[in-house]
Parts: sequence; structure tokens; C-alpha cells
Amino acid sequence: MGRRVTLADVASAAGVSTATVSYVLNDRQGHSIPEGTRVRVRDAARDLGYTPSSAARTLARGRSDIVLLLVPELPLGHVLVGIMEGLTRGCARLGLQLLARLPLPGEDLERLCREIMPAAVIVLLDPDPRPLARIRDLGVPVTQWGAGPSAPGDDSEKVPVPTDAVGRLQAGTLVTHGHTRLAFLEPADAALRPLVEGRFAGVDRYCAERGLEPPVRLRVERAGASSRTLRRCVDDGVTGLCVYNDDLALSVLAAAHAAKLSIPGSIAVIGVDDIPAGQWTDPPLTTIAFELDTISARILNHVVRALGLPAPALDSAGEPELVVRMRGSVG
Amino acid sequence: MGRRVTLADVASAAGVSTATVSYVLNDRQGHSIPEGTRVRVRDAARDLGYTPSSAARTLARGRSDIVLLLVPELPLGHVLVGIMEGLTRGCARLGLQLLARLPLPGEDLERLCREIMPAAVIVLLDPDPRPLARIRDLGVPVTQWGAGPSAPGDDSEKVPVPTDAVGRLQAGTLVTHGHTRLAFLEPADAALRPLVEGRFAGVDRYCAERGLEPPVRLRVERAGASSRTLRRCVDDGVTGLCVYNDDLALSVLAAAHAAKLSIPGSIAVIGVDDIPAGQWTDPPLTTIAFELDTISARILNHVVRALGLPAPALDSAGEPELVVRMRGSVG
DNA sequence: GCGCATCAGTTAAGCGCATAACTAAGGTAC
DNA sequence: GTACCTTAGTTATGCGCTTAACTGATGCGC
Repeated sequence: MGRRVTLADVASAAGVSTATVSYVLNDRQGHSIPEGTRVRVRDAARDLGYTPSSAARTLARGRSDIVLLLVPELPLGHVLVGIMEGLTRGCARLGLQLLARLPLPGEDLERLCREIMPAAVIVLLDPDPRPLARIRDLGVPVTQWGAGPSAPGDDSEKVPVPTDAVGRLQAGTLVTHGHTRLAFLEPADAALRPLVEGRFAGVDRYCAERGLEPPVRLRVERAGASSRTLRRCVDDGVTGLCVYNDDLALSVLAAAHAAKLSIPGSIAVIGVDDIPAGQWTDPPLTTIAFELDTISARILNHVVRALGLPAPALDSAGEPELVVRMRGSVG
Repeated sequence: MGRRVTLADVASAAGVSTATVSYVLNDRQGHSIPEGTRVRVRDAARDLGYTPSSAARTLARGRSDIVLLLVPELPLGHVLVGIMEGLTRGCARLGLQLLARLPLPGEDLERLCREIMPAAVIVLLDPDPRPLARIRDLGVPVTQWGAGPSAPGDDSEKVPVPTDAVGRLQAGTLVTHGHTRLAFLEPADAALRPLVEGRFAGVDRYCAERGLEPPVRLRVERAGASSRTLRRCVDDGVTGLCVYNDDLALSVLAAAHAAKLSIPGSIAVIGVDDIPAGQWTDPPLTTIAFELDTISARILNHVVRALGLPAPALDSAGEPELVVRMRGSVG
């Protein structure tokens, strides 16, 4: 198991003091250290297999290099996992460690942050904002990828989840394919409220701007859409259905089958998320996909700015975060 | 932002030395400290809002109280998320912090462990076992929830993912409902190989033991089952289909619809995972569900044992890790 | 030849906690 | 009364790293 290789070991191997090693390995400015010495230090570190102790560094610096990712208690679809992957990779490039935590209900997040002193906190979706404020008071920058309205003051720390844009894109896709009377189908789940509202608003405004009839708003109380709801929809003259997400859209497809309604003949359906199962349905599900790399880059840019890192901004400004995957359920 | 409240602050508030505070707050044995003093210390800690610095503790002890959870790069279905939740809760009760990491391809996990000195590492599913061995050499206990064969020596550190049992339960359910000629449908994905093999083996052995014909083994190359495959299956006299998981089973349902094959009339279908979407299909999907709390308790018991914690073993020995959810796709 | 700037480092003081080793006071046994 | 044990603590060191402050040598202008 062997004793740990410390800075001091590297220092004596390289014939310098620990301070010098620290300066070299951290690339600190303001210290003239000739290249020859730098090389000796780096070689020694490599040869000895030196790995810094994050605990010691944290203690000395007052903040760790952990970026704490608070993930929601919802099942983590492939969208969230994809974003996590992008964030993990991006943090690694910045010399930070992305570690994810599923906050437990009733847990004291501020305390958690006092314990581990993360360099930054990234929050996915919209938890209770009050603990976040207290984390900020600790001096830890909090970046939120969320849908709710920005609280006053944290505008700069919130990367918006596209919601309005999703709704517009759904509606636009349907309208482009000739549908003029739309409906919006949403789950009842309270946790999803901010997302639901945003997406509906997008559909609603899109219709308003084009002078179309306002969309019919439908809510599914539990486990999937019913054939009844669907049939009523069709009877009302709705021909295009924007569904909150692909999971729910799958249930719509099933209900349509059961009700002998053809898709997209009787009614066109578009979901959100681009889940794999959507490729296997009959017809394959047309959907809105999130561009995961673009989204994680935007989140990381906020973190970089908040930490004042001299990092090459991952440029993601111009790229789209959403794309339409045309498959077969929209005509 | 205020200075951090340290042990020393608590000590002077309680009128004792920092050593005493440390002993009290950590409940260390072998030190006679009267209840009165204990109360004074604890009150002071509470009143001041003391939170220990995990960095300092880690540095002093040589190991942190982080339990590193290495999650696979696969999309995290609700099974894995459910287990994560159970582990997070369980660790919290043990005074540990569960933090999850998505290992990046090519990343040096041993180095990561030298950096953060986790109290333990939990690995979900089956990554390359070699880095795991090197982590163990660091003295960090590694608990794996995996399907592959136990490597020699780590038997005790591996909690088996039920695979054989899943296959048996699928086959058993179909047989109980009168099906005697079975098939097994699997994805081609190489990452899933150990799970696939185990589940097939379960089906296969079950059939052998009952004197039934050996199951037909079918593989889906990409994106969902085809109607052709299904029809061939039926033509071969197969009436019961064990599908690798619910995602794939949904594609089977769709294919059956397309092929005008009735389920379970022409062929019965059973999946694995109990994904939500399975409740909304037509017919609703019968499936094998994992008992997530039981599984996370078993994993944690291994961790507790490996760390030699004096913890109340979360008793999960007798409980089933699998249950059948009868819905409609099996007869 | 002196003062001053620059270079190339070093010294040493923490960061907050755990813990081995010690102490001082009081009680007991004989 | 002395030797010893227990109780109830304290002292002080070290975990590995960062960083402000310092030092000694060299070069340069004039």
C-alpha cells in the first residue's frame, strides 16, 4: 500500500522546496521559475506518480475543486444523463471534479456545502430556491439550469431551460405540416409544473401570433392518455397534438391504436426528448431533441465566468439547443 | 459571509479543549466524559451552527467520508436512479456522503481515488475490472453490483445482479400461463453482454429443468424488433417471448401491432424493468420489477462490512429482489 | 562602486481536525 | 501514608498543501 507520495517527496527528488513544486505544478503566475527547473519538477512528479491530495489542497485554499451537481429526484432520462456527461467532461478540462448528488428531501444543502466547500454548484431543473440562496451566501457560485422565472438577482446565474422555444417548435412543426387546430397534452405531476407551463405558453403564443385558434389544453391525471380524451380531441376538430414529452406521447400512440385512430391521419403527434423507444413505435415518434453538448457548454460557461477562470470559453452561443427529429407521427 | 465556525470556536464556547469537542462530537469510545460536558459541547456546536470541514477531517484521518458511486455510461433508467436514491439515503444514515461520478472513457480512476480518498467505492454494473483492482490496492474497499463472474478474490465484494433469476422468473411466469415453447429476445449491444448472457441462461436452464424444448434465441441488431422476426417466431410455434428489457419489449409490442399479431393471443410477452411507459401500452406490459430498496440495502451491507462499521445491518437478507408485475401481455 | 531591480528561489505560518501521549485530581486498597 | 487506578480532561503534533513574506545572488545604469 505504501506511503503516499507528497509534495515534499517531489520537492526533494527535484532538489527544490515544496513551495517551488507547488508553484510549478499549479502554473502560478508572478514567480519567475526557469524552464529547466520546471521540467525537473514535472519529471519528478511524474516519475514518483505524484497525485495531489484534494483534502490538503481544499484545506489550504478554503475551497475544493469539486463541482457539486444537484440532480432532481425524477428518473434521469437520457437527456439529463447526456448533460451530466458533458458537464463531467467539461469540468475535467477545467481541473474540476463533477460529482453528482441526489438531494434527499429535507436535507440541509447549505450544510453539505459547508462540509465539502465545492468550487461551484450546478442545479438541474427547479428545486426550492431558498436553499440555493443560502448556498450563494456561503460564497459558492450556483448555476441553475432551470425553467422557472429567474429570482431577482440571480438572472446571471441561471441558464434557461428552453420551454417556450420547445412549445413553439412543436407547434411550428405541426403547423408547417398543415395542422391549424392544436391541442397540448400535459401530465398532472406538480414537480413538472414550471416546464409544463413554459411549453404550453410556447404553443399558445405561437398560435396567437399566427392568428390560429388557441390550443386546447388537456391534462392526464395518471398513467397515460386515455382513448376517450383522444377521441374527444379529434371530435373537437383538433388535428395536431403537442405532447409534454415522449413518455407521455407513447401512451398517446397506444391510446390511438386502441381507439382505432390513425396517426398521423386522424391526429398528428409530436413529443419532446427523443427517447430511444420513440424510434420503435408505430409510427415512429416525431419529437424535439435537446442538443446536449450545447446545453452543457452553456452551463459550464456560466460556471467559468462565476469562478473567474481564465478558461477558453467553450463557445456555444450561436448553436441551437433544440432540433426537430422528424419521424412519422406528424404527417 | 463570516468566518467559518471551527472546532476551536465550539471548544471555547463550551469551555473545554478542542480534543474534548472532537471526542464528544465523534462519540469516541475510551474516554470518560461525563454527560454534563457532552451536553455543553453539543449545545455549543448547535448554537454556533458548527459544521465540520470534511477537508480537514479527511486530511487528519487519511480518508474522506465520501462514498464514490461509479455509474455506467448507459442512460440511467429508473432502476439505477432508484438504487442511487436508496444508496444516498443509506449512506447519509451511516454518516457518509454518496457522490456519483460518470467515469469518462480513458479516465484514471485510481488517480481519482488517490485524490479524494473515498471511504468506499461502489460500482454499478460491470466496467473493466482492472482499474478496480488497483483501487483496492489503495486500501479503498470496492463493492460492485455486477453480473459478470466474480474475479478470484473479490467474491466477497461483489453483490450479484440477479440475471439467472430474472430469466427464470420470466420463463416461469410464461410457463405458469401455459406457454411451453419459449424464445428469448436480446439486444446486440456489447456493453450489455454479461446481463444478456445471464438472463438467457436463466430461461434456458428453467426450460431444461422442466423438460421443455430449449428456448429460441433471437437477437435484435438495431432499433427495435422487426415484424419479420416476430412472425417467424410465431411460425416456429413459439408462444411465449422473454424480452431482455421493457424498452425492447415496447418495440415488440409495436411490431406485433404492425404484424397484426395479437398479444398475448398469438404470442405472450414479458419484459424486465417495470418502466413507467409499460403501463400505457396496449396491452399493458407484464414485467419483472427489481425491488430497489432491497438491492441498495444489500449493497450497503457490503460497504458496512468492508469498512468494519458498527452499523445496524440493514436486514435485507430474506427479502426478494425481484417481483413479477402481471399486467396484460402474458395471458 | 553604489543603489536598485530582477531572478530564483526558500521559509514558515497557517487551513481545521484527529489522536497519541500526557496531567492533575480524587478515590481505593492495604 | 503510599501505591495505584480511574476520571476528566489537556497538550501538542501532524495530515499535505498554499502562499505571503523573505533572502541572496546577479545584472545594470550611471
